[in-house]
Amino acid sequence: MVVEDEPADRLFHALADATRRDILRRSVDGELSVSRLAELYPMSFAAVQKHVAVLERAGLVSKTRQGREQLVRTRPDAVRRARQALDHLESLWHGRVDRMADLLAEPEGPRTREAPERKGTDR
Amino acid sequence: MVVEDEPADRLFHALADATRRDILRRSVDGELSVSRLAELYPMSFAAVQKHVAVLERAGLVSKTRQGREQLVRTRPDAVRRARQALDHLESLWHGRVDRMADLLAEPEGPRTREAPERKGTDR
DNA sequence: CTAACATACAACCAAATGGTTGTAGAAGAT
DNA sequence: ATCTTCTACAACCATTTGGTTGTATGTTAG
Repeated sequence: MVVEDEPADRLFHALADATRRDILRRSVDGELSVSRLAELYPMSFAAVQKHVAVLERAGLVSKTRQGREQLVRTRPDAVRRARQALDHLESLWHGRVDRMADLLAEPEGPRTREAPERKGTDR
Repeated sequence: MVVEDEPADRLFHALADATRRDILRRSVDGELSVSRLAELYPMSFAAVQKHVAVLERAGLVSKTRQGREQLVRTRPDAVRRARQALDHLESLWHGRVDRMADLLAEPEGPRTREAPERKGTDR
């Protein structure tokens, strides 16, 4: 990947795994520790730990120490952020997006070198 | 990954790349061919072709032949599907989800072996 | 103190990803 | 017919990902 540190990349990547989405759902109440979560899936503790780490780097969950356990809690705002990225995409059809707001919304577009030498028949 | 053929996996994975999200935005009107898109990014035609293929397998775009060109068009419904997956997640905080509707919404949860021998001190 | 539990993290591995180049086939333009 | 354009796809390569095991460290229970 060219850029890949973009927050949106991490966000959607974190969501692109069934186990991680399941962790998100189960951690809404913030009651479960990493070990408790790990008991729920057919993989090692370390694997689940990594999944939680991916979710954490994406800002989708936070961990809080509670004694020797680390409680995982899904962060509502992050999910909302992801949804808004999609909202923005969807809004393009409804045509209500002026180009200015569009550019401000997500300053992405990896080095979009704005259509160089179009020497050809131009359409 | 344990399962990975799940549509949601492909959906979010397809969205987890800045180039692909940009393609989605630019293809809302379905005017651009793969070659025209390829001119916009600092990578080979084949690379862009692969990105479009990923988007297509995720159901996010469709291609229609127009002469020798293949026009790419973003599919509104797919984006809406992704958004709804997030909506569902978000709704968990608002507490308005009974467990039944929850299970119907996404029959995922990869082999969730429902908390096996909890022999320990049980909290 | 010692034992058991929860976490953190390194090292390793197979498979997937994102990129490349090269070859080949279809469709238009000349 | 020939040339050019657009697309499709295979082969290859470096890096990342998702999993493993092993080791170390901190925290609670006896």
